[in-house]
Amino acid sequence: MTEPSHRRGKVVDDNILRAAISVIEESGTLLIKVDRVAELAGVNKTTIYRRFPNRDDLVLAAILAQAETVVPIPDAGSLRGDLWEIVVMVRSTVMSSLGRALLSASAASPDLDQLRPTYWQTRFEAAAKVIDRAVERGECSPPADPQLLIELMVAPIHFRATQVGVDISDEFLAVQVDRLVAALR
Amino acid sequence: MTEPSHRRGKVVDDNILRAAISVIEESGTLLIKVDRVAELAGVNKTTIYRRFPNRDDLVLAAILAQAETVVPIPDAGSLRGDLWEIVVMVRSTVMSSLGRALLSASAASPDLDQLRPTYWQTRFEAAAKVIDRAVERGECSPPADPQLLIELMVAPIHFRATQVGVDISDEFLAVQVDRLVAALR
DNA sequence: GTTGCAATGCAACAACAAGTTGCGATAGAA
DNA sequence: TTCTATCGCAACTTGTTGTTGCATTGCAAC
Repeated sequence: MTEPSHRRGKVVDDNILRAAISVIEESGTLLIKVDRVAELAGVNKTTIYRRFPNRDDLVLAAILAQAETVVPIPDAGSLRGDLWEIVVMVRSTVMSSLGRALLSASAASPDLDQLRPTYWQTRFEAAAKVIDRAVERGECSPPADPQLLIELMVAPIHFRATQVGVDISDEFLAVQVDRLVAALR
Repeated sequence: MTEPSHRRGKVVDDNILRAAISVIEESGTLLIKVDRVAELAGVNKTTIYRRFPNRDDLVLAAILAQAETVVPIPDAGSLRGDLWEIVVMVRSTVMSSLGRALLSASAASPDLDQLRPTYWQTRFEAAAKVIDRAVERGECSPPADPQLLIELMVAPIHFRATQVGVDISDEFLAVQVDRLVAALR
């Protein structure tokens, strides 16, 4: 039999949050089983409930901790190159188990529902800078609403992944990039 | 006290399915409570489980029965008019409680997940006829993939409603229509 | 009208997961 | 070594899905 760990403090925190992410990934939903998280974290269920009032708060904290990773702003040198990197990132996110759980769930809690808008807002702001730089380089004229253009480029990718249920080809991604580039003339 | 109904046959079926839809609407999720359906249908929980092996099958049957309503194909006389009607229909669906439950839930069962692709496929086919008619009228030249154009028009509406969390203005709808019309030249 | 059967109601039950509680055990610092 | 906050643990409550056995009742055939 394995010994109970009885570890404490920050290590336990990190283990719990990482375990929660793992469970979301392996189950593909935000409605995870707390017992499973406790098992993966090597921690008793009570310890989790001493830190988080309920499951939704645990999930929220886990996702927020995970989202601390800085949103990368591509810099491939050209507008097309930057947009391509964005579009590929969106595809891999939307196809991933964690991404699908976060982005296609109608969450039970308002806090979790709030997560989606802020998630995209952050990324739209980052992606819009790619357009700003293209303008500075003289590749195109400044658009009225850069973030809207990004939104219109990303929407078909998300839609196809979550609704139409067709896998997303490179050609489909290229179409979205082309449409944005065309809109900038 | 109210008397137990003891009604039978098709009436009971209809009551159960309509009650299920009501509960989905009032709860905004596909994870409805069977007891609540029984209450609304004026039927014992056992009666429901005698017809449907489990909750997911009940939800599936309720949605399929509801979806029997024919998908209307607009005929406003002009391409723009038809597209506008489509786009308004999509908005009202995506904003409705039933629509949100169906289209933004990561369902528990594969059958319910299958529902989304067929839902959209049906509507894409219907909407594509609007483009066909426009071609016949000589309003535009025949596109390579009409359904793809519809998909690209609808995607931003769905995306904004379910992800960005911003309410969808008439102007936003008009932009989507304009983009499709522009793509047909 | 009477009879018989299938459909329904009903209450109790099992299984499972969220969340709680009281107490005993232990790590880590004083 | 001692003290205390943290952790493990087992047992519990609550809510929901799904099941079961039996009593009731609607309805059709006779």
